[in-house]
Amino acid sequence: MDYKKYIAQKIKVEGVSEDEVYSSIALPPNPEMGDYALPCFKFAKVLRKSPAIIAQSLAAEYPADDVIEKAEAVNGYVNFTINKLALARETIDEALSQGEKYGSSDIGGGRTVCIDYSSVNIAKPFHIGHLSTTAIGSALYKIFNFLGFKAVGINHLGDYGTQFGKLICAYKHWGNRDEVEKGGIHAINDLYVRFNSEATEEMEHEAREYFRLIESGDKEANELFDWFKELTLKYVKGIYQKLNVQFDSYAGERFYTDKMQPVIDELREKGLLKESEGAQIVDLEPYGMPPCLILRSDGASLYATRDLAAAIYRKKTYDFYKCLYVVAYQQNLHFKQVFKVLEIMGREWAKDLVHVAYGMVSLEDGAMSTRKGKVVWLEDVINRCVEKAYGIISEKNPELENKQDVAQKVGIGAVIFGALYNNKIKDIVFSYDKVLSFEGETSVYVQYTCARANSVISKGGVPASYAVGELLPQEAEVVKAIAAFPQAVQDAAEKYEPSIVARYAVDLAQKFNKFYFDCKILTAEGDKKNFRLALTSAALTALRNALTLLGIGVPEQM
RNA sequence: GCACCGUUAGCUCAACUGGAUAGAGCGUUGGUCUACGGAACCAAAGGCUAGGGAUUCGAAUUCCUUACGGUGCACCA
Repeated sequence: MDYKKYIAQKIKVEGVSEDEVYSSIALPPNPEMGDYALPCFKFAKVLRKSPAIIAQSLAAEYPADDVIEKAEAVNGYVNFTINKLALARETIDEALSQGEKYGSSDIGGGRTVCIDYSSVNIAKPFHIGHLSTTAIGSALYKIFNFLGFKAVGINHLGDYGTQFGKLICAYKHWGNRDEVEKGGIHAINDLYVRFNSEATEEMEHEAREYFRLIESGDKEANELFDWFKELTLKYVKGIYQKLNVQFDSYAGERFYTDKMQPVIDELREKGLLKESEGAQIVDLEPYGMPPCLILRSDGASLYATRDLAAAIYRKKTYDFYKCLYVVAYQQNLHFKQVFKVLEIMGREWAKDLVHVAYGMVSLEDGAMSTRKGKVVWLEDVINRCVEKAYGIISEKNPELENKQDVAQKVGIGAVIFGALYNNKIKDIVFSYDKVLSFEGETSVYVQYTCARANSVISKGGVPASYAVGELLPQEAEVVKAIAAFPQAVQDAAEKYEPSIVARYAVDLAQKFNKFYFDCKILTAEGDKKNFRLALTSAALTALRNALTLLGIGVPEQM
């Protein structure tokens, strides 16, 4: 229930709208003061009275009931205390009855949200630089579906460009089928890296020719390309499975090859296309941006051309409500330009395109560089995390069944969580020490909390009924945190910020652990036992749902 | 040079979008082991929110400015 709204409806201030009251309501700095607070300072001018006096009269006039049990004036604020007993009952009942749907909603109303994420390049293995887009996009995918939207996950494959001519050239000179079959994507990548360091002028020329052959439908060139693509997809799908990531479409750049001409024609018809230095551009000077390149001077299309075609195609195919591009902030200008071009083409839905930008990943000794071999492969990170988790499990819980399975959930969870815990715009300096740290604000902490809760419940069961008595502060904090879950999910969607859910999970886990430490559950007296079991189960539900939205598994035991 | 982004405790980060005493984790120091799982809990120390202006009842949050760091700016994607 929306307590702010409930309060706002009952507050009448002359010359101030209910909405204004609603948006003024804040949270007190500590729970002893109350659960919501209305600062009265801005009303002082309208009412020509001091904030303290206004707060006093608002508090005195406020009709307390069984939802808000107290309103009191302190220092120009009106502090409201909600009835925790009612909140506890409502929250726990909701969490227990909705189970894995707790926190979901139908605010999406079935509207479609396209999410372009991960978008791997053919022939390039997954390194930690690809993790952010994958983890953030995947979490948004799950979050939007959870809120009643229809999410469409799109892997906009990087499968177009002269680099594939280079790749084929390198293969023809140095590669052979067995080696590539055996070495998979890393073998392909090695060929590409070798080309970049060893290719002669002559080979560069050959590479351009091979790319042209791919384009013109040459059989051999396309067979090779398709083979590389197949190997790449097989490889990345293995990683996606580990990371619990799904896509509805793998339509990459090449898919738009035959969809660009209509866009170019339209630009020309609308008089937006201009020649400049031999190239065809859309002038964005009036909007304070450099021009958007549409065709090179040799007539070839560019990145932006394909993105224009892709956006139009997606609108036509999915009729999206929003279309998100989960791409690093280096592309800020590119997307600003593409969105602007669509806008001046008269596509009013250009406003529904959103660049969900995130920060860069670098290594402790500087930027990653595939060529110099300064890369951290994602598989290695996953393996090391899983190994470490396995080691700890073997030490702490040697009797545990499915140790390998649990180690996967814990280790991979740590990798994903590391990419999701902070504001997405922040740059990340990758370090093994950090991902391998399983203490404090981590997914492992949350998973451990779940395992504990689960253990209590397997011993005490979930009570069929329970009575709510006077609450201790530790219990009340857990109740409030559980109740905050649906809003946290909505905030995360609104801001395209999965870290809100990640932080929520840690916050609830901290509160639960404090409750767990201070309050006996199984040996509690009288009504308390059933209540605490129910509370534990509700907290577990919220924790589990939060981790699931992030794509992180929740082991029963660990 | 221009544009955008960032700067909060020793380190990594929060702060409900302008509210009360700026909070966590890691690290440090000291506690909690007859436990429903110690991958936990408690406490202490640690801050002029990069510097300077402005706006107002009130600023980490808005505006201007300086410094430092990052990114982008024409035929790569």
